[in-house]
Amino acid sequence: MANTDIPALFAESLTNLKLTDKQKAVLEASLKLFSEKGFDNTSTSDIAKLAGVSEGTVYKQFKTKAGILKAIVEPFAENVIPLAATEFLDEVSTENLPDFKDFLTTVIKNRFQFAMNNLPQLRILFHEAITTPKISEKISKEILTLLSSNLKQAYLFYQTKGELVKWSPDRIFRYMISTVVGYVIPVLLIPGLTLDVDQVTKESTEFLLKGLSPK
Amino acid sequence: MANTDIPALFAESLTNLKLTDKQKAVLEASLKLFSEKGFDNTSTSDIAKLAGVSEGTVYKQFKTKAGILKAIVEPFAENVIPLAATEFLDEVSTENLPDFKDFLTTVIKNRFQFAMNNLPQLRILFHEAITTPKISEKISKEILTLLSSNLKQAYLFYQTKGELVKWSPDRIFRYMISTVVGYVIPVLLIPGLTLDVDQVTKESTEFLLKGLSPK
Amino acid sequence: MANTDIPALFAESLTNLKLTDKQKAVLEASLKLFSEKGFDNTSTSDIAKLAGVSEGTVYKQFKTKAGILKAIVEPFAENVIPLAATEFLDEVSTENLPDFKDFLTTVIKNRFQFAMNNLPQLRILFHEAITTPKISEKISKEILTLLSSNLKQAYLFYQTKGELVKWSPDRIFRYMISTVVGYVIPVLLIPGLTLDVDQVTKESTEFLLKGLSPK
Amino acid sequence: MANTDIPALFAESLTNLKLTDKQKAVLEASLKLFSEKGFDNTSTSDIAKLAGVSEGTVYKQFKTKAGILKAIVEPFAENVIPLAATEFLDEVSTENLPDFKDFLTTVIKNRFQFAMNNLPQLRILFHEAITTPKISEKISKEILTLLSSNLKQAYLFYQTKGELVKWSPDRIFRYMISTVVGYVIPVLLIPGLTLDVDQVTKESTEFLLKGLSPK
DNA sequence: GATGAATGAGAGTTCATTCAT
DNA sequence: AATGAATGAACTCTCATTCAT
Repeated sequence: MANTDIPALFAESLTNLKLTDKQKAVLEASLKLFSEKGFDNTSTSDIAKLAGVSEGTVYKQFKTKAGILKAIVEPFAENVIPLAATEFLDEVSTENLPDFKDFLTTVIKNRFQFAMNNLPQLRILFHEAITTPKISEKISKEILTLLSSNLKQAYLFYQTKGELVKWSPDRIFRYMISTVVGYVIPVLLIPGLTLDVDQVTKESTEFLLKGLSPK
Repeated sequence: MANTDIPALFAESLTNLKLTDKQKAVLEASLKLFSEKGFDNTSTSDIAKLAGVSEGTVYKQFKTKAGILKAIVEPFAENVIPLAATEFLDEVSTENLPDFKDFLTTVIKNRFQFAMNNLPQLRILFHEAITTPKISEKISKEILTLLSSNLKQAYLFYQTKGELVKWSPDRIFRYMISTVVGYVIPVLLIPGLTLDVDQVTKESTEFLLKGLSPK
Repeated sequence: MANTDIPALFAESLTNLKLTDKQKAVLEASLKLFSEKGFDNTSTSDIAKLAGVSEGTVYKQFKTKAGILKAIVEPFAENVIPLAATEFLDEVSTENLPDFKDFLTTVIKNRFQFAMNNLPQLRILFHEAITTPKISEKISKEILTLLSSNLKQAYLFYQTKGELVKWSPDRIFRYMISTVVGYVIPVLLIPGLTLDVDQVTKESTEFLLKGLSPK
Repeated sequence: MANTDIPALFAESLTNLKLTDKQKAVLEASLKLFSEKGFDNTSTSDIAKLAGVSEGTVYKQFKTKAGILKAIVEPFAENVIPLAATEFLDEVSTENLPDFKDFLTTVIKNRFQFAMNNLPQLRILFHEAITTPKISEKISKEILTLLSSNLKQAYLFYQTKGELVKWSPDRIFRYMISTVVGYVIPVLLIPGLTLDVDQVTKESTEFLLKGLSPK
């Protein structure tokens, strides 16, 4: 399965905004600083310095400091996540994985790779989600609705085949997410920590297979 | 089993600090504001106003704004959590729950109640953990070491009895935490959301029992 | 007739605000700079420097730069002007000037002195009135209503005596104001220009007496 | 008498500057914005937006923001006012109005119409006159010198005829101006207010005729 | 111990102006 | 001639912190 190239999608969405090189540099510097120090502990002067531009340039395109955050978070939340998810789900269904085990392995591995490829954005999202309830509400609903509705059919397929416990899609999805997130959060929190994607995929799948088996 | 009264423990640790009523009011106001708006978006003037004291008083005991955060987070992280955990584990072991199912139910329910009783503190911890790597590192290590070492014996007990899969304590603990956290995080993020502790305890236990059964 | 001591009234209204010496210095510096350079061309840094305080002090009491303007203009517009007018009109009516000529002389002289004593405030009022329509509307209505309603009785008295043309109070008042303002505006506009109050009072009265005589 | 078409004169002076359409649009946008919000509260970006041009274009012809103000105020102050005044006085003298009453009516009506036709410019002039003493000094002297010297002959004519009090031309002129301005200022200050030119002309003339009559 | 006026460094933001295209 | 991205100085305002009372 061709792994979705999230950074490429992000870069593409930047290109669509018709930003100049300097303005892209502002976004890149902001992404780095926000994810490292948090939004509040990053000054626009820091951003300008790291991006190698004047403070005025920072405001030319993004109007306010919050506008920079929006420019980073929104395409990620509104376009990149769903896009990646849709693409990925298309692949899953087209491949028509016959075994639930293969399905689980594919999905879990994909999500681990997505997380590893987008640590800075996830860090920012994670951080802002607490301070700004709207963001978290929107994102969580979006992801939940999208994923669960698309996954529903897959779940039903495996439930009918007798390979998956007959719980609600929400509940099944929650345990899948929880298990993945349980491995990812320490990586988000402790700098330098990494993940052996293949290993954790194997472990997670083994646990979930048992937890989600019928009977 | 008598449920651990965390707020009482917290209040007790406050009493030990020999704070005046005004200084306690400062801590309470800070707890409320930090958990609602985050540390950075709370000014010392906000705190003074809510606590009904002068700005000078805020600084009399706590020296700096970070000192207030420390005074809230440290007793929670260093004393309250371990204390509660130890107390709770003592109860568990002394009661010598014969069934793994009963053990799981007891542990899970206790953790859900702990979370529900300490939402403001968890929100602050959650928030600061990302900005301040040291905090998260310290806390995660502390919790992991402490809990897993104490739980090890219990795990071994049930593994020997043939009721628990023979994975490492860390791995077993991770899935237990993940499953609980998977229910708690939405409550942390979306204001107004609550949890039916009995219901989620039943669901989580059902899932974990299967996922952690041998074979 | 004891001339109303406007500066004393202003100082008194300052005292009532319970301002510290530094905060009074801020108001005084602002009054000077606003009247000299205009509100927009005066920076809060300018004010702080002239007042010999930090910029923070400027904001401690007045919250915003516009707040300083308000603190200068409002007591002047809402308290000082009406107060002075009422006091002055009381004196007029109690003295019961028998001749319209004496009445005119008294009123005109008082207004000239009021203007000369409050040039800085008038300059600011004049300046802001154009940019902020609300101010001018409020002030003009206030002055007009107050003065014309109080003057009405006096006008009627002299009209009955056959010393004053039987026009509407508004119209009579307008010509009185215009004539005074016609002498004052050049003083407001051209720095260094002063007024010989006795001389202009004599001239204005001579003109108005003829213009307002009944045929 | 043909009423002087000030806007036409202004447009003509614009044409003489050999401005492109875009540059004229800049001037027109500036005139509107300066008179509405004041010079300081109008940004060059505002002007560019309203004029539908780039910010660079704003600076091509006018070098600085103050240059735009100059381009609006100077032709008005140096050319348009005197030009209109001269033209108007020519008409007055050539028509050789026999009665002082007719003369007054003609002059007053003309000035009211001039004011009504040029409210935006007057607003700007009024506003800037306070902040920039030079402007007001220059304009006031210019108008005074020009008008009073030209009017002198007319005044002398009516004084000799016994229709006008034998005061200095300056003093007579001041009362004429004051009376007109007394009606115009409220219109400048309170948006939406208008003037019935015929009515105020009649009122003003009636008052001035009496005030300026000999004896 | 408590107050709150005062501080000053630094934050976010605006804007007149320049200049390569 | 026209554009608009880029600049950087200056502005208004915030806030953690200090200290005389």
